[in-house]
Amino acid sequence: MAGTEACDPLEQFTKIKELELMPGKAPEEERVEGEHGVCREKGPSSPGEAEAELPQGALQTQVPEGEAALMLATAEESEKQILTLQAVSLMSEDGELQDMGWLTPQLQEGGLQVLVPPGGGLESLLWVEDGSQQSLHPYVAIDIPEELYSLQEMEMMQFQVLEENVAVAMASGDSALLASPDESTRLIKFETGQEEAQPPAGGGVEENTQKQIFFLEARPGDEGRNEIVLTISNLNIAEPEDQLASSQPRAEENRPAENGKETQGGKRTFQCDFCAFASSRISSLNRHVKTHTSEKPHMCHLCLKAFRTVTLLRNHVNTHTGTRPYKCGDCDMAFVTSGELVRHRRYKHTHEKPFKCSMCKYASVEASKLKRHIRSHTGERPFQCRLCSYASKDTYKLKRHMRTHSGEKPYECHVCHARFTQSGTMKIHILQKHSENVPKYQCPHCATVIARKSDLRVHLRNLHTYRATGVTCRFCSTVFHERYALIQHQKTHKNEKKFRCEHCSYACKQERHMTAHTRTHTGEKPFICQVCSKCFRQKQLLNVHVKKCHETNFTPTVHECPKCAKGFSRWNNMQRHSEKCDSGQEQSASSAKGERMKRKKPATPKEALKGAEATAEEQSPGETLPPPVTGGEGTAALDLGAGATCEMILSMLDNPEESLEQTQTEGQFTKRLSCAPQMAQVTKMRNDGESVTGQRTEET
DNA sequence: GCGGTCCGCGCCCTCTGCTGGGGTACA
DNA sequence: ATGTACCCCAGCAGAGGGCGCGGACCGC
Repeated sequence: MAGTEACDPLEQFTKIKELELMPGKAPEEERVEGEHGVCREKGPSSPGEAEAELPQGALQTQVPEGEAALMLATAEESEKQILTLQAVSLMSEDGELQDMGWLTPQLQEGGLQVLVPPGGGLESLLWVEDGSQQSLHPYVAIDIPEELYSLQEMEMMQFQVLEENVAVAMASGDSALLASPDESTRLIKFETGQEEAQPPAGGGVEENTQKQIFFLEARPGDEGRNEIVLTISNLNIAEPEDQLASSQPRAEENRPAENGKETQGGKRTFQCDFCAFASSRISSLNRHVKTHTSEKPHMCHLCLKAFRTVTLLRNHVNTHTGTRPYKCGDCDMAFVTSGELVRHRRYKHTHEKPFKCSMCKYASVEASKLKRHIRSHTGERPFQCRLCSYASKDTYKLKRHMRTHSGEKPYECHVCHARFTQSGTMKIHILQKHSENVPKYQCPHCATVIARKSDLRVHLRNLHTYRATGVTCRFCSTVFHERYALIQHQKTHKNEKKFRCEHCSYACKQERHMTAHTRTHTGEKPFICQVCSKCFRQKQLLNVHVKKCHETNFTPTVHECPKCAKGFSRWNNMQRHSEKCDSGQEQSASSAKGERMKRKKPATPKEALKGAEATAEEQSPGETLPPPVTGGEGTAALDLGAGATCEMILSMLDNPEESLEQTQTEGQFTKRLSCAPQMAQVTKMRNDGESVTGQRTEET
């Protein structure tokens, strides 16, 4: 863990604690010296991985079956150690300590040793021995899942800390302990002596030949985590104890100069009374000590907010005044601080990303972004919704999620005033509903055009995904592995004339049509006119007869030749005549076509599309025009005229779509205007002629 | 004391993708 | 009339980019 030395001690403390408090999350921290002296980290992905990567100074128990004990891992630094304790099974141990009734985990060379009382619990005593014989690490944070021990229970525990032959004992309630007035951190003082070689069995304060003052700080862990962090501080202050009882830093009373001590190299260092900070310059220490005070003498005259330094105040005031002295040379952006400018340049111009993920290719400009990204690997979700089981990886997602509980819809469409929970939802709403030239996504495998990319994905998944289990056509035995191909194939069965006459070559698609046809061979005429008793094979023929012969207000349709105005009762007779009529064939064709165009209107977007595509076919010279339609809906309203034949009716019945297409005159009209390989534009036109999504262009 | 630099946290945004209900066409 | 299929649409969450701002450290 050489890389840790370059990092800020406090930062290191924080980071190690945070990672190791996430069992199963991040592997053993590995810090990489980055540019600008940036410390980067990666975490263990599992407890097992953490074990494998334990640094020097770490130790762990071997795990036998069935016994509970503690696993301890440390991240060592010059002045502090972080210990993480987890409940694991404990190996059986022997030796002196076992003779004393203690179980001791396996000692790793140069590491710390945790001695666990019989029974494997932490209830009565915890020993920490420095195997490396270095000076006692002034910071020992022990993280214990709160399910095992509550903070109150931990406060009642007894701890033993050994340094070489030094035993440090503390016990809650002991007279040597001085409770801190700061209840939030529960700073506790205890004493150490250098002569003790063996840990006492019962805890309590040992007799000390040379007093050392330690603080044990027991506090809850970070919010939302089940942990207790114990911090043991070695103050090394040769001052009366009563001056140390207060946890409130007092820079004037705790003269940093008096805390100076010689290091092994002979260089004098000055150590902070209240944390691990040390400096070779007393001015630095004095400046640092001020960070422990709440003194903020510099107040903003605009909002009365106070700051510790003039620089901080100036930066703050700049946020009020809008003063941004640091201007980007490559764009128009300007910032209050130089750091913001540097960060901006990395984001926008240099694209320098110093923080690189060790598990993927991700890199970020900011450490916090890498930290957030790593959660996508570890699955850590620190931000728990208080109303449901949802937990988020960052605060914003939780805040956004809370709208689902509150019903808040902060985004409003400026056109239709519809409200949305997310800006992106509103944006796509405006794009789809209120914008022109709406992008459409065309399926690469079929003609389907879909408004949203995500829906196209659903379409592809449902219709064009290969299925290992083939599906058999319901009309034949063909097997298909793609749903779209199956559907297209089954449509080919749609126009099959499955019913064939036994007596002639007649064939049709519907059984009822074959029944009617069969009567032409049997002579059966079951439909009898109630007025004149005339018999008919089909009901439609009877209806035509009744209307023509027995209804007084019946007005027969007259089909006039467009060339000579001669009238015909049957449309096909008129057509036959018209083709032979000398009065201008071109006029006839265009007139008939115009008539047809007036009659035909697509009913649905799909029909409209079919109609547009079929236009070229309809314009062929040899086309046969369909019979006129006088109005109404469906076949019952068709005025076929007296000359309508059975074949005509059957033809109409066999092509219901055609009939429908001719009778329905209103409806949505969709026409494809252009179609790129992946995107196409579609213009929708409603009944009122409003162009919904694009300009109105007539192609036909 | 001051300015530069780095850091961490918070906030907001965009892009992306999935999901399920509604409406409609169709069999 | 009814069931099914499919597109449209809003809701919602994951991931990441960018910036605001205060704090801490360090060198001058």
